Amino acid sequence: MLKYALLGFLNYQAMTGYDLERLISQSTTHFWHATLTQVYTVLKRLENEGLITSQIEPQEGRPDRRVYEITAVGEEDLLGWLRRPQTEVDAMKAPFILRAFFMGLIDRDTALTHLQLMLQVHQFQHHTFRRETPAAIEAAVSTFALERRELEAHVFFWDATRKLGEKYEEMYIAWLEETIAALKKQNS
Amino acid sequence: MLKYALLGFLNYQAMTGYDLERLISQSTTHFWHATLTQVYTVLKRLENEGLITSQIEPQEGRPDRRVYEITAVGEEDLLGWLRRPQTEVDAMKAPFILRAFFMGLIDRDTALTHLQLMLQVHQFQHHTFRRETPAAIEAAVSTFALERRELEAHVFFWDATRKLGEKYEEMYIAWLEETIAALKKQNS
DNA sequence: ATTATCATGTAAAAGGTTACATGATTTG
DNA sequence: CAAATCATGTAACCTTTTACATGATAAT
Repeated sequence: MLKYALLGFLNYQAMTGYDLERLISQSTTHFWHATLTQVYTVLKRLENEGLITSQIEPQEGRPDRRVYEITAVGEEDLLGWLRRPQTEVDAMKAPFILRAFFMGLIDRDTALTHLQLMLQVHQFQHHTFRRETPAAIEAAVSTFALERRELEAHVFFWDATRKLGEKYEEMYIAWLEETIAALKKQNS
Repeated sequence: MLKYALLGFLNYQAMTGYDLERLISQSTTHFWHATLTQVYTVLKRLENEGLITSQIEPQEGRPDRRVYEITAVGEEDLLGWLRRPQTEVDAMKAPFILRAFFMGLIDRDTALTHLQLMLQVHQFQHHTFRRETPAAIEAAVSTFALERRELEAHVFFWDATRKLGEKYEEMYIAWLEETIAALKKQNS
């Protein structure tokens, strides 16, 4: 699946694994993330499958850059994926909620501390989405050579997905606050 | 990580892999899911590690039941996990949002159709959380032998996590509706 | 008659994480 | 002077998914 994140970005512009990881961590990380290691291994696989090609750009004083470019086959694959309708809900894996589900097992004060810590973490995350992500996306993406018409359509969806991250954090924070309040009130 | 879902449920009561899968699909599926295959393999691993033990209950006309029970070591592991504070946000993997991020690449009408389909799917999901999950949890859990005091604490968190699922769906639906409306208005 | 439920698993492949290895340049 | 950034990757391991295999009973 990381496959399509990589093809998607390479479709805008040729770049290295290092560049791709940075882009991902600045733009899609709240709904799709990847480590550098994984980016490098998947890129290699995609090249073997003929969806991308690479060229080495020699550098001095640091490792040569391996710049990847999407092929016609890769572009078709990407478009096919985007056109295919999806009928299933995305399956979630949220370790903290799993913990919360079983928190009746531990004492109330420890549970409260866990919830309050998570509240802080999500407040920070929310701040990031509001204040930093928009600028980060704009900066990262300003180098892409897109026509004005195309750009408009892309910006619409980049911004829409960023907004979802923001709304998600707001919902999560509200839930944590309510749950903390309710837990404090709970019996003796 | 499925490990802890299994230990958590086995801590309430001894049961089979089949039972566990059903319980998971009825209660934790919106933040943690698993296939039957995975449940069986992880149970086997946990038994090798000494966190659970199993006994075979012979049956006629259908395969014998292998009933798993948590050990003292398993319980300590579970409690240790629950007591450990978590400082990272849960990492998300939401394929549909990844698609949405790149939807500027395909024509507007196809994108609209995708969003509208996902809206239907999430409306159904929301309905499930509101109408079916509470009863399903109660039914599944009514067989657990818990003291009234304990039960209260557990019910609090079961219900809290279910509410998060409900809130999540409401947020997601609102986002889809806004995004659909905005996309319809967009340019020509 | 067909589908769903109960009940177990194995084997192979795919996807993802963690630890290791290297090293110059730039910024604070 | 220390930390971050740029830039590549391999090896081992862990986790998860998909496909396969079996078969009786109960419900529609």
